[in-house]
Amino acid sequence: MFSVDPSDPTPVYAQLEQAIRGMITTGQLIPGDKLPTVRGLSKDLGLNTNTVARVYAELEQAGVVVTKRGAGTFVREAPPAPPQLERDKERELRPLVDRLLADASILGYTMSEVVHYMRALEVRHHLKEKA
Amino acid sequence: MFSVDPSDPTPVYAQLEQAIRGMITTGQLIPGDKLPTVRGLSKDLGLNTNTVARVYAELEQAGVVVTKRGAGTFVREAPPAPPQLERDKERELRPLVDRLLADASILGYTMSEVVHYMRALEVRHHLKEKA
Amino acid sequence: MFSVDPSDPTPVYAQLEQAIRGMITTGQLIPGDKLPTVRGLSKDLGLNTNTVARVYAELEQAGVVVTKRGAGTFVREAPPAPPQLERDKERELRPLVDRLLADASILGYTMSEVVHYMRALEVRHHLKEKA
Amino acid sequence: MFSVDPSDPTPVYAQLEQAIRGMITTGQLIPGDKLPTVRGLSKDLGLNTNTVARVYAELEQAGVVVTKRGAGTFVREAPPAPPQLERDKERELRPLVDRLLADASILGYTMSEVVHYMRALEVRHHLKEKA
DNA sequence: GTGGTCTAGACCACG
DNA sequence: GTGGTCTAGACCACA
Repeated sequence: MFSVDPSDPTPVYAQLEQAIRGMITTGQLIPGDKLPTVRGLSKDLGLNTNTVARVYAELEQAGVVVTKRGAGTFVREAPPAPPQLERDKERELRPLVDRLLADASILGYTMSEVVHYMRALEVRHHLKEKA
Repeated sequence: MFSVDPSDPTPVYAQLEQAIRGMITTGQLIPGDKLPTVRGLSKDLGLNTNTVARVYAELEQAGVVVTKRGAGTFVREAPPAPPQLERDKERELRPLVDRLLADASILGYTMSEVVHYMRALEVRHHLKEKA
Repeated sequence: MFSVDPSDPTPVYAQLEQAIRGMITTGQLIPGDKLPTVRGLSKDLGLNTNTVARVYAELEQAGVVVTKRGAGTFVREAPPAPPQLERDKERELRPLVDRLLADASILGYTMSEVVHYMRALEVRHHLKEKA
Repeated sequence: MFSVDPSDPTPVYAQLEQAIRGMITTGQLIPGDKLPTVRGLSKDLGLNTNTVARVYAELEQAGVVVTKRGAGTFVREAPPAPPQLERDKERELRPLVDRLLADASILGYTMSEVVHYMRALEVRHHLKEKA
C-alpha cells in the first residue's frame, strides 16, 4: 500500500509520512478511511513498530488523522486550506518540483514526460471527484 | 541560486544535489556551465564547505558534472538516456509525484495549482531552448 | 584485519576501500559476512569514524556491501560480472600490474617474487573455496 | 607513453612516479634510456609543468634517474637491491596485491585471470632479459 | 584560488 | 549500539 525506500537518504519516518499525506492529497485515501494498524504496517514495510507509531503520532498531531482507541486510525476531514492568496511559488514550490524532476531524471525521464504524466493524473483526479 | 531548508528532514546534501540536478533537467544549467565554487556556495547557503564538497563529489561520481583540478566544477554533457522503451510510469513516477503533491499540500497548494505551475515552468524551458 | 599506511600518498579512505575489496575478491570475506563496526574499525586503524564511514558509504553505493540500519554492514552477493568477452588485458590490466610491480620494487621485491607470492595466494584461495 | 587517470584519487604526481618506476621494473625502460622532457610530458598528459618537474625531482633524489643539464633526464643503473632476506611479505606485499585485485575486480577480472596474466608477463620478461 | 582529505566532536535515525 | 549527517578548522594537490 505504502512504499518506503531504505536507500533513500530521507529518513524512513519522513518518507512514510509523505506517502500517507500524498495518498490523501491525491484522493487515494479519503476522510473516514481506516489506516493499517501500526503492527501490520511495520511488518509489511520491515520497519520497527516504534518508527510507524511515530509517524501516526505526528500525523495525529498535525490533524491529518485521528486515532480512536480500540478501533484504529482514520483519515480526518481536510481542514480548510490557509487562505493565503499571494504565494511565492517560485520559492515554495520550486524546491519540491526540482526534487521530483531530479529523481525522475535519474530514471531517464525528461521534464516533458513528467509534466505530461501529471496532467493525465490531474484529469483522472477530477473525474473521480465528480463521480 | 540554489536553496536548502535546514528544517526539512531530507539531509541538506541531498536537497542541494536535487536542486542542482533539477536546474540541469529544467535547462537552467547547461553542459559546460561552471558551478559556483565550493567555498562560495557554502558561504551563500550557510553550510560547511565539506557538505557542499560532498555534493559535488557525488554529482561527479554520478557523471553529472566534471571537476577540473584547480579550475572548478562544470556541468557535463548529458549521457544518453537508458534505452528502456516501455516504462512502468505508474510504478516509477507515481511515488515521486505523490511525494511532491504531499509536500505541496502541506503548504496549502492543490494538485491543480502544482500542475499549473509545472506547465508554466515547462513553457519557460522550451522558450529557452529555442533561444 | 585491514591495514592502511598513512605515509602512502594514496588517500587512506581509498586504501581501506581497496583493502576491503581485495579481501572480497580473494575470498577472505564472503557474501553475508559482517564488516567491523565503523567505530571499532576506526579505533583499530587510528582513523576518524568519518573516514571509515565514508568508505562504507562508497562501498554501499558501489553495490559491494549492504548496510542494514541499526544492525551493521554486510558483504553483498557479487553482482554478475560485466559480459564483455574479449578484453584488452594489455590496456586494462597492464597499468594496474605496473603499479604493483613499481611499488614492490621500491621495497626490493623482484617481479618473480611478486608473481610467486600471488600464485601462493591463489592456491590458498582455491583451497578455501573447496573447503 | 605513461598514463595518468585524473579520476583516480591518488594524486597525479604519485601516479606518474609509479608509472615511471613500473616501466623500469618491468624492463620497458632500461638504464641509459632518456625520459621525455618535462615540457613535452606535461603537455602530453595535460598537466602543469610544475607537477611533472616535481616527479622528476623526486625520482632524481631517490637515485632512480639522473638529470644531465642541457641533455635531459636518464634512467640510472639500478642500485643493488637491499639484502633483506627474511621479509614479511604478508605485511608488505599484501596491501599492494589487494589494491591490484580490487581495481581489477571493478573491471570484472577474477583473481585467477589476473595471476594468469602476470605469469605470462613474467615469461615475456625473462625472454627479453636473455635476448 | 580551486577542489580534496582528514580530524574532533556533536547530534540524529533506527532497532 | 548501529550507521548517517553536519560543523569547524587544518593541511594537501593542482593551475
